[in-house]
Amino acid sequence: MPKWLDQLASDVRGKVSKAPLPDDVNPMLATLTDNHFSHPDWLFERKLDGERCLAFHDGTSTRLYSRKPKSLDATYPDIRDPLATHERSFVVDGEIVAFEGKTTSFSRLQKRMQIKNEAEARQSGIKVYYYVFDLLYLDGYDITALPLRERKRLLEESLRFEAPLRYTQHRNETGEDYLKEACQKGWEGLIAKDAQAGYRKGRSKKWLKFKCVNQQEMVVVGYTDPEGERTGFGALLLGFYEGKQLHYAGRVGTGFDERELKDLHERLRALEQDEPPVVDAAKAKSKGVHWVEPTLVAEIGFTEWTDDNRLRHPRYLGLRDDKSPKDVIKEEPGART
DNA sequence: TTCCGACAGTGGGGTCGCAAT
DNA sequence: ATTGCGACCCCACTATCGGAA
Repeated sequence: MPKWLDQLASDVRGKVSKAPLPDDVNPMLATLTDNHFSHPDWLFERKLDGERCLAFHDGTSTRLYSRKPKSLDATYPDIRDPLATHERSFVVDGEIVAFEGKTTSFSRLQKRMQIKNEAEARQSGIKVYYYVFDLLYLDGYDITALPLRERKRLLEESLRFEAPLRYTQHRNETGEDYLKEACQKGWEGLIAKDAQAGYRKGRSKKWLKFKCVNQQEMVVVGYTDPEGERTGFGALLLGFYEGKQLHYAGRVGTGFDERELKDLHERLRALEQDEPPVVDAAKAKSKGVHWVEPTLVAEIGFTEWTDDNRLRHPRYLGLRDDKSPKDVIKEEPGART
């Protein structure tokens, strides 16, 4: 019996069972919530903007998998190497990230993500880090039923966190204060985790996403045709003013219920015009696009502006009748909680 | 009976590779 | 040479249905 198992408190030792190294990939996923809280039984980790990765190590060789699951061995050999030097068997869960300065950059990671050749990956010049946040299996034992605190303690003790491997630190209890700090630092948000809970496959409420929200008004400059069973329209085309010029800012296609799809579509149809109201209409693909007179203002939630001046992860929150389109400009966050 | 979790379907930005234009 | 499209990454959200509470 391994030493760590012998040292486990008697009330949790029964939750550990001998098992062969698992090979199924089905990671635990967090649920998004606006209900931010602090609680002594919860811990809070930085939410990293990268690619999810599970690593399976049998004591000799290591396999990396994405969430899908697809093998990531050829993409991140520089992550696999340091894991493969360990003598113990384990399964860990974490996030692979790339940095742009001090903050993680998903767009930078994407260039690395596409590489499917080891040699090419190694000389890509895009340095990546593996932030490990959970341990599911150790030395021949399935430990997914152990409380998270125990799993994280064992994780920190059991792996050598050097070079691109990093242990994901957490803060206890104070979720709200930590989120405030996180947003000021320009992080994407936090993951709140029930410290007593076991590791479960799939979406769970034992893990919650606290995101730093961005939202602002955008001018509605057009809409697209619906597809499939969709009623009304597909997405709204959005814009903002820079001086007297209206610029295209991408689309939003979610957040509407059936009624809003129908009502908004009727209003938009009445505003339709041939000429695009934006100066950079070429950025919007023309297929199925209808331009409208820019008189409506919508409140949009999103995570960040992309390099191409579009909204990332946009969702429609409602119309703003109190705001004049001319006052809609690109607001640089200032992320709020 | 009501509520919740899982799933399907529709929508977004971005990257890359490859086929059609 | 340019454009379009699918496959993966990251997602948000609505509607529905069956089982848990």
